[in-house]
Amino acid sequence: MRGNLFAVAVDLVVLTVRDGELCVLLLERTAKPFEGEFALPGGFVQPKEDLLDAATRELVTETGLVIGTHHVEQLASYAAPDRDPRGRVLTVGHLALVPDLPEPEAGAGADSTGGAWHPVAKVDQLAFDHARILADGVERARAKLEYTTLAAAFCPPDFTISQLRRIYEAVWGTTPDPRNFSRKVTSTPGFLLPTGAKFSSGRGRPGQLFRRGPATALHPPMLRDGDSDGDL
Amino acid sequence: MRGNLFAVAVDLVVLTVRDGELCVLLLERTAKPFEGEFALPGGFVQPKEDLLDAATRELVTETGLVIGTHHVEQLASYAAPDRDPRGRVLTVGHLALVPDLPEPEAGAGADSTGGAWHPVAKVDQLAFDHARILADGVERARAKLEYTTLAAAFCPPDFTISQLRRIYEAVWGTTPDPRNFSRKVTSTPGFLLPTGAKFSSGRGRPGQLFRRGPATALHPPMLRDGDSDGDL
DNA sequence: CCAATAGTGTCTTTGAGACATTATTAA
DNA sequence: TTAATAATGTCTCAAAGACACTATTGG
Repeated sequence: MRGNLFAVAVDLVVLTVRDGELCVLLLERTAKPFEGEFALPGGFVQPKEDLLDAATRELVTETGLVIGTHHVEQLASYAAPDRDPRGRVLTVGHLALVPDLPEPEAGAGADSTGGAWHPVAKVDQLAFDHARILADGVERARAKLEYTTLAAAFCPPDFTISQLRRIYEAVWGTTPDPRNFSRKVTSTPGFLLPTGAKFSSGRGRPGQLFRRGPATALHPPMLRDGDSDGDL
Repeated sequence: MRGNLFAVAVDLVVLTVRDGELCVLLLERTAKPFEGEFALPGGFVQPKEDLLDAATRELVTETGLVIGTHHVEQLASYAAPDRDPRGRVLTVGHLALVPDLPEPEAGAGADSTGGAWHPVAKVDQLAFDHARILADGVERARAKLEYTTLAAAFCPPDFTISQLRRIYEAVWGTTPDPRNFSRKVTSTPGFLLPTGAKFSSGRGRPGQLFRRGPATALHPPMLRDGDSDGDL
């Protein structure tokens, strides 16, 4: 084995949709490097710990969010030699998609506050290279809504088609036609399971409630309008 | 900084198409862990070296392949605590797509032979968790041919539509209809640039030569037949 | 009755999928 | 002339995109 060793961290891009906006969970740093700036939740991987385990552990520790049943996937690794002033740190970025949870309040970690939701559109600067990681995570989420059923990961267990459509609106920033959208999602076998129940969100006709089905892929995909070209 | 440090390696899934088969570049290990087994090319990241740089350097060192102008992208990181018997090693898998190059012969690394092309379908066992990394790389390549113009990365600078179609056949294991295929690729603006020249591969009518255009995305995508469902 | 939201049907257009013949070259 | 490969056009069908009205509920 060679002598060039790295500290290995995990960082999480935790996304949700709140009040029609795509939001990311950020901590405010209270310790030395980048003190006072916002950062993604994350931390160092422990001996004998795998990456996903580290990611879920850090999330609970720093924000109280139990990711348990929610969607978490690996995003990419970042290891520019100067990305952390304290030394050589490789971080494995992760992407988590969660429903609209209560404001996180739980026990702060050693070097940051407890965390809060921030609209992605208003995030300007982040500690380390976290802005890049966030951008990659958001782009991954946008792309995956096209060809997977992952939008349901942003929804509570039971949800209406309108709620699901508002996820797409928030994540993509576009507004799919309600009729075409409804046709698409209901005609994908295994995407939505009817529960029989209905849900009234205040006034107006109540919508029918669905639950996530076993399908994971959308065939053919639901394409965004201005789908970018630069993602080889 | 904590005391739990990792060695960080890069490994490469280098794919090409030879004689109509999707092939991967493998080394035979000559040193202790997994001696005599096949492995992906790769090695440890040096101090002050970024991941992509390490990947390209290792490839040249171990196999003589200059990846320079070819396509390389990060795949995923693998860090199961017991994945390397020598200690805690995180490896960042990379995917490289190259044209049908001459058999690699160059200077072998310290702990393996110079490397050779192996049909992916015939690979059964690999050192470490490299079988998993290979599987992920192959799946990524298959998926990307659907919605990008990346198939051209397997072709020489000038190529015919038939050559391009044979890439799809080899990677997907299916045979797209020549007319529909031709219609699709020629009607995607910026995918293929006519060179005016023609190319005769032995007997038969020569085909028209094209060069890669600036387009990177296929809209809408060209879907495989039995597109899998399990890739959330 | 009014305001708010859910839910639905049809037409047009685009592109995928299936299919057979002609063109060009080397042997 | 034959064998090999390249190239092309049309029909059918599936699904996307555009578009307006009716249904149900709470206030």
